[in-house]
Amino acid sequence: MRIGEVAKRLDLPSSTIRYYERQGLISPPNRVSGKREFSSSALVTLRFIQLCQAAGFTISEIRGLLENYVENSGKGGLWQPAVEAKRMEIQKQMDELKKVDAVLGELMKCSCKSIEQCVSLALQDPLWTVDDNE
Amino acid sequence: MRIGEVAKRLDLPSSTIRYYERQGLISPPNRVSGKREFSSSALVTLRFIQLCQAAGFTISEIRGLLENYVENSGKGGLWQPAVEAKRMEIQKQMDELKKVDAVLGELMKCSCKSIEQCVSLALQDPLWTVDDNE
DNA sequence: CATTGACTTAAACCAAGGTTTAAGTGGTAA
DNA sequence: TTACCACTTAAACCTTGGTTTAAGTCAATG
Repeated sequence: MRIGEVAKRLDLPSSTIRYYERQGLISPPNRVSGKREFSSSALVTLRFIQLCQAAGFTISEIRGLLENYVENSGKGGLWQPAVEAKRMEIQKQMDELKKVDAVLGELMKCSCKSIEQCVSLALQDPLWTVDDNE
Repeated sequence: MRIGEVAKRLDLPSSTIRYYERQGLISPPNRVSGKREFSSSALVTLRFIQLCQAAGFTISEIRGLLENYVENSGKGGLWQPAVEAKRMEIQKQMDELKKVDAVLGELMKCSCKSIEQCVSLALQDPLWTVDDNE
């Protein structure tokens, strides 16, 4: 299928798909009279890229993941440590989000007069508290 | 305390703190012989900003949160809908992260010969599957 | 055969979120 | 006094992740 079709299916501008190709995220597809002809496997890779982006990976991180996946490396290749590292980051990111959510939840419940006082109360977490010596 | 002290405590470059001031995230502190003198409440606000940033809020979103927090608006002010909206986004973001983590977990277990095949298996999720007509 | 619509390119442009630079000021320590 | 260090400014610069533009190509349709 051609780029417009891919774009429609993934709800992604064609320009972005070309950009990903320039950035080495997807391998240059075959051409039919100058036009890119995508296989469904390219579609799968692009979905994977979308998913990774949604999770906050940068372009070069995603390129790293895709590059490190060499033949039969599913178990034990360069892929594995890279993926494990990413999973750790994801975990950290989720913890961060939970923390923010908790703070915002506290903020919703309270009726302080100033944002500083309010946030101060909401930040009653050893990780976030700060000595008060002006 | 002066900007260098704040920077050290929050592990944040001074230039970034000045940048936040320019962007209206923190109110301009008093000056002592030209130099910024921060109170601990500014520190609290800065921590809150860090927390929000860690959670992926943009500068203008954070400004919005801080601006909407007017006197006694803790309950029922403009703050509340804004915060609720953010909490929904956080929830969505966490779901996204969980999904990516699940996909990466699948990738770790399998031994496919090509990344496309492997990712294809890992994406066996109604939300992410794609028709295979080339 | 002319037009239309989807494609092609390289290069310019954009916003976000800072960082760096250049030139100067203020208080302190030798 | 001289030197140093932390601070000040405005403005220029940087990276990321694209988007937009201008000019051209291709296949099908009227």
